[in-house]
Formats: sequence, structure tokens, C-alpha cells
Amino acid sequence: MKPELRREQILRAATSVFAAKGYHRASVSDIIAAAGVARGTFYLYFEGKREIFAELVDVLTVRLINCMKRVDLGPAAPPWPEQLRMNVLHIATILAEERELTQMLYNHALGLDEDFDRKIREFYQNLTNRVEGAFRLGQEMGLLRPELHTRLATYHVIGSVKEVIYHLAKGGDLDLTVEAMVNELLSYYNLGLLKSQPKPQTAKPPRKK
Amino acid sequence: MKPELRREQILRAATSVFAAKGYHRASVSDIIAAAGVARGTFYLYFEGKREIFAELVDVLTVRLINCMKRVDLGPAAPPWPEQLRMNVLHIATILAEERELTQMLYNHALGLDEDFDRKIREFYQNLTNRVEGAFRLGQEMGLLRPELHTRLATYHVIGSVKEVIYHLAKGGDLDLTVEAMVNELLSYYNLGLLKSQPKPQTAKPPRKK
Amino acid sequence: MKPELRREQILRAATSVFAAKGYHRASVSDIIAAAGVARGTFYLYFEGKREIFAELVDVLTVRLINCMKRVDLGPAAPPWPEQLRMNVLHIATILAEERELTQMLYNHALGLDEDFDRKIREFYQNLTNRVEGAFRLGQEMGLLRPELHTRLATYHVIGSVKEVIYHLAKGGDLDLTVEAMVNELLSYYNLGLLKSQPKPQTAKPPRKK
Amino acid sequence: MKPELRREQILRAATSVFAAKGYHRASVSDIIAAAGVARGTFYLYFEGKREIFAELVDVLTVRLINCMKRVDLGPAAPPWPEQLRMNVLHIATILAEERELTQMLYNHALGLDEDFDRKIREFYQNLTNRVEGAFRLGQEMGLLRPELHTRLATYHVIGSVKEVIYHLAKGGDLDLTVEAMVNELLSYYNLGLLKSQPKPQTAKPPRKK
DNA sequence: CATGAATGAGTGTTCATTCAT
DNA sequence: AATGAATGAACACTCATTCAT
Repeated sequence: MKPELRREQILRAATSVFAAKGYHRASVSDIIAAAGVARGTFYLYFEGKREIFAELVDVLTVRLINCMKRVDLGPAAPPWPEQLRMNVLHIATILAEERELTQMLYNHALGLDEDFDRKIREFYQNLTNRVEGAFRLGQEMGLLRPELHTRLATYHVIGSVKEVIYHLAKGGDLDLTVEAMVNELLSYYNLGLLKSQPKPQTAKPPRKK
Repeated sequence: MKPELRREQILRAATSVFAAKGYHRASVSDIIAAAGVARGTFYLYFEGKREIFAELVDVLTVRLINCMKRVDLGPAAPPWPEQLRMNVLHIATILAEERELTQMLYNHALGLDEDFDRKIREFYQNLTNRVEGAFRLGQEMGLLRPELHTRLATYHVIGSVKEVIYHLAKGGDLDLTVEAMVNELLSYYNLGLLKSQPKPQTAKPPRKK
Repeated sequence: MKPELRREQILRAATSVFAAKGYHRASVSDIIAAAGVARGTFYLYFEGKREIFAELVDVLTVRLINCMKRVDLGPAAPPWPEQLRMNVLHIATILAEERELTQMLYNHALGLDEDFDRKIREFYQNLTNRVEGAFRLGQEMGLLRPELHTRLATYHVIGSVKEVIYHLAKGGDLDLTVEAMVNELLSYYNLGLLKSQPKPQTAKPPRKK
Repeated sequence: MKPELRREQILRAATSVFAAKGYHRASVSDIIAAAGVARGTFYLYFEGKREIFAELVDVLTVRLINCMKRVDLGPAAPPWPEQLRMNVLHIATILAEERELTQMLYNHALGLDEDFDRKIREFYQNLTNRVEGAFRLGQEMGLLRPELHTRLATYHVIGSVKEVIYHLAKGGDLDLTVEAMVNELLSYYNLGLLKSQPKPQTAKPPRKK
């Protein structure tokens, strides 16, 4: 069999095993059983359990990082809020597509290895910095409340998206399309949850029109 | 040494070992080394590694559940938003006090045991139901936007609080008192992040009146 | 190395370790040292210490049960006493061949596990029932003394055979072939030990007179 | 409490624990729980688990050895067969009285310790020698068949008594008094099990013909 | 005399990884 | 490339024994 296919096959098997049992409870035996290959074959394509897990996480991470566009202030660029919305939408779309990888990440990404933990933290650091940067920009542009504690707001938004995505990936009780979900979520960020008292013109009433 | 003290000592050692290394990488050897007791002593006070971890989680869980008051609509009760704020404040205060336990929970609570995972999930289920109940109530009372997807809003708030608390517990980059943080966070839920355009009179400057 | 051979090798090592030290004092370390394999290898072939011991016992038990023929009364069958003799001879031959297994069984089979004890007891129950059945038959056929307490006589014979076989397996002080031993033993069952004096008709009064 | 009483109390507790669970599965914790004394107290009266077990075995052994009278050929002595019968009766009576100790001995006496095993073996050696001595004597006196293999006959009788006593001690399916049992058993040794037909002079050929 | 908290050597078992075929 | 038998360090846990109080 073609090497790349074999790799792919093992990778797929590993994904579902990790998603189902979590990193620690998953064993190499589980993975090779799921992939239908011999023990030795596994080590022919991957350095070990940690490494195949890391690769899966990396693949997802890279896809996420690539889809996040830096906010562009050029004259031809779409408006700032729309750029933010697109970013959230892209992230959510990817995570919703890769349900197994996402579950894997959420449930068991931490605690396997100091190196590994660091990598995860770096990803979040990166994410946090980008979002906070966008928020500072928004403040400067007069779009966001100036008294906002941008770091806190950043964690607020990241946590909110993480949790919602998690439940979406887990499947079950959220009967929404990804797009609808993102729109609704953004309305929370924009308007809050309170009943809209006669609210001004620009506030982006997400979908209703 | 008095049994309770010894228990306490081991419990404390376990807490920091679990917080530092996570459940799986922590070994009983680590815990007894940290506590400075012999192997057998550990098993004199606890049934095993899983059990001492469960006890730590339970202690925290019970404290959290106890501090969450059901929303009370009686005439003498404080207003609904204030009740919500107090709940969030209590939770945040406890978690901020128990930094190590909180880190432990955030980082490594899932994936050790099917029974155990279930317990954690039940805790969140419980929490989700309470919050969503409160939100439905808020909608009926005309305080929340009627088109709100209450389940999504629930995850939004829970995720947001979780993330913020996590960073608070981790220590580091949030230079706020717990109270200030809660107030600011609630302002996001209430008003959103956008700059308040000439906003109406009632927009709920949360409790102040 | 071929799996079956390795299995065989470990099984043999376990047999002599168990025979020499008994189940409880034998450790898995002893067995792997005797077999010259690594710890993990042992668990590759056997579920654990209890299981390998059970397998050894089972092998012997099955061989014994298979060699015991039900007494057959058909017209073409050999006479009843000859059938009994053959059964005892077969059992004794097997046990004498499997000296180590036999020692293992005699010395240390009880007390390891409730399940296990039950299995051993069931084997003896089975044996007891078969022998007693044969004795009842013998009584009906008028070959055995009618006043015989068949259950007691059964224990008498089983105990006698067990003890003799044990010493045969232990090696040492019985300078007889298995066949000679069985013949002599049967003469005890048949005629007793006393010098045949003109025998009285009613059996009972061994010492009186 | 009086030291001897305390000793007695622990000894009694140990007896029933050992009888119920066997030497290996019985723990010092079981014994002290049954005796209602503290851990340290146990070690005040006994050197350890092995030693208390050894003491119980010793007590029984001494009683047994004391009750076995050497066969006496003096003119005033009772006849040889009666002396044998009395010995068997005494042994059986003691073992039947001390049911728990007897069960303990039967089930788990071997395999704990090389020293210990040796002691048990010595007891049986002693017993074997005495019985064989009596049998040789019987042969010389013309009471026993001269062609008897005395060693084999000895094991035959010892095994038979052991097994029968074991079932008597275990309780359950032997509905006989000790005395009746001994009489019946001796009739087997004397006369065999066969229906007394006009017995031939030469004893041997049970199956031939 | 009595206590029971403390000990730690020893056990059975797991599983990621290696390597001869 | 592929196999799977073999490895052994690491682990959670037990329990007979000790000794300060």
C-alpha cells in the first residue's frame, strides 16, 4: 500500500480512538486494532503515541491559524465587525467539521507532557494576542466601549466560543447551523443579552434584518 | 500525629501535585514524596489515587453547589439580576480562593475513568440546567431578549466564566479583583461590548440603581 | 520463537515453581526467572498468576476426568471390579506421570481464591459422586457388603488413593510400579489387611473376640 | 485483663479466622478485628502471623501425639487390634472436637514456609513410622497378611483416616458418630469392602480370572 | 499493658517501544 | 514495508511488622 495512504489510515484510526477514549485511556493497541495494522507498522509511520497525537493537534492548529485573518484596516477591506465575524465563523466551521479532533482537543489536550502543554498554551497565547489586538483596534476606532478591559473581554469571547463549539462538536443539544450560532453569539457580544431597549442603528442585529 | 492533620497534609500535598502535573502524570509516589509520608500511610487515609482525586473534586463541587442559590422570585427577594450577579460572584470567589483545585479541575478532570467523567458531566449538566432555567425566567419576566436561544446563551455565559476564572486561577495576567471582574463580565452579558450609542434609560447599570 | 513453544516453556517453568514453592509463595518474578523471559512476556501469554495456575490445574483435571470411565454394565463389558481397577490405574498413572502438577495440587490447591476453591471442590464432588455411584451399583450387584456406608467407603477409598499417589508423586519411599501399587491397594479394599482366617459370615466384629 | 486470658482470646479468634479463610487469605487485621484487640496487642502476645499459626498447629499436634499410645505387647495389655482401634478412635475424637483447627490443618497447612512445611512433614513422618511399626508387629504376630507392603498399607490407612476425618470436620454429609465411623472404617481395613464369600486362602487375585 | 499510626519491601500488572524475521 | 513477539521500566496497591505514646 502507498505510504501516504497507510499514514492516513493510521491517522484516521488514531483520531477516532483519541476522540472516543481520550489521550490517556487510548492505547497504541487500540489504535492499531482500529487501523488494522501491525504494531511495528505503527512505529514505522509515527514516532510514538505522543507524536501521533501531537501531529493531529498540529494539523488542526495549522488549519485554524491559517483561517484566522489579521484584521485589515485598508480602505478596500470589509468593515471591522464583519472581519471579526468571518474569523469566528471560519474557526467555528472548521471545528464543527472536525468534530472528532475537536473533542479530542477539548477533553484531553492538557496534562500529557510538559512540552506538549506548552504547545497548546502557545496556541492559545497566539489566539489571545490576536483577539486582544483586534479589540484594542476596535477601541481605537471607537467601535468598542473605551472602558473595556480588553484582556478580560478577550478571555470572555474565547471562553464563550470554546464552550459553544465544544457542545456543537459533542453533538446533541444545539439545534443550530454554525452560521446561525455565530450570528447569535456575536449579537451577545455586541448587544448583550438584555432586552433591547430602543437601540441605535449600527448595532448589527445579527440575522433578523 | 493526629489523623485529621495527617489526612489534611496528604490532601494538601495531593492538591499541589495534581495541580502541577495533572491527574495522569501525578503518581502516588509523587504525592507521598510531597507529603513526606510512607507509601502505606497514603493508603491508610485514602483508598487510592482515583479516590483522593475524587475527594478533592467533590470538596470543591460541594462548595460550589452550596454557594449557588436558586433564583428566588419572592417579593422580599433581591432583584433577579442582582441574584445572578451574586451567584457568579460567589462561584468566582471560591474558585479564585482555591486556585490549585481549580487548575486541577480545568486541566485534567476528564479522561480518567468513565465513572469519574460522568460525575463531572453531571456537575456541568446541573449547572447548565440552573443557568438556563434562570434565563428562561428572565425572558418571561421581560428582562432578556425574547428571541434569545437560551441554551446557547447558557453555554456562552458558562464558557465565558470558565475561561475567565481559569486565567484568574492560573494567576498572571488579570489584574482585577474578583468583584471588579464579575462586574465587568456582567456588563458584557448585559450590554455587550459595543460602544454604547445613545443608549436608553433602563439599560441596566446592573445593580447600582 | 513460536508462540506455542513459548507458552509451553512458561507453563513448564510455572509448573516447577508452583510445585516447589506452592501457589502463594511463588511469585510471577520466580516464574519468569525460571522461564528466562521478561515480565511482559508472561502477560502476553497468560492473564495473570491466578490464571496460569488455573490452567495447569485444568489441564490435569481434564485429563483425569477423561480417563475415568463410567462403570458399564453391558454384557460385553469387562467385569465390574476390573473396570474399577482400570479407573484407579489410569488415574494413578496420570498422576504419577505428572509428578510436579500432582504435588502442586496436593500441597497448595486450596485457599487462593473463593472461585478457585470452588472449582477444586467441584472436582472432588464429581469424583465422590462417581465413586459412590459405582459402590451403590456394586452393592446392588451383590459384590459389596450390603451394610456398607457407601459415602464413608467412598471417602475411605479416595483418601487412600490420594495419599498413596501423593507419596508416589513426591518420590522417595515407595518402591513399587504404579501397577503393582494399584493391585496391592485394591487387595486392601477387597480383602482388608488381616490375615485371612476362616472368615465369619456377618462381617462386622473386627475386634470383639 | 489477665495475660493468659488475652492470649486465649486472640488464639481463639485466630483459629476461626484461619479456619474460615485459610492461612494466606487470613490477615492479621482479620484476627485482631475478630479478637477485638489493637494491632500492637497482637504482637505483644505473638511473634507474628506465622508464629500464631504454628502455635495452633503445635497445640493440636501435641494433643494428637499424646493420645497415640505405642502398641504394648505386655501380657496385661489389651489385644493388639483393640489398641489400634483405640488409637484411631482417640485421634478421630480429638480432630472431630477441634473442627476448626482440623479444617485449618487440612486446607492450608502446607506452603507457607519451608521451616513450617518441614514441621508438618515431621509430624507425618512420626505418624507414619509409628503406624508402620505397628503393622510390622502385626505381621510378626501373624495377624496381618505376611505379603503386605507395610509402607503402602500405612499410607493407605493414614490417607483413609485423613480424608474421612476431613469430611467429618467439614461437617455436612457424614451422619455418623465418631465411634461408629471408626468401627466401620476398621472393618474396611480388616475385611475389605467385598461381600464375604467363602474366602480363598491366598488372598491376592481380585481381577485375574 | 495497650494502642494504632506509621512503615516500606514486595506484589501483580500495564503498555509504549524495539527489533529480528 | 510489514510483522508481532519480546521487552522492562513504571505503576498502584497490600500487609506484616514496629514503636512512640
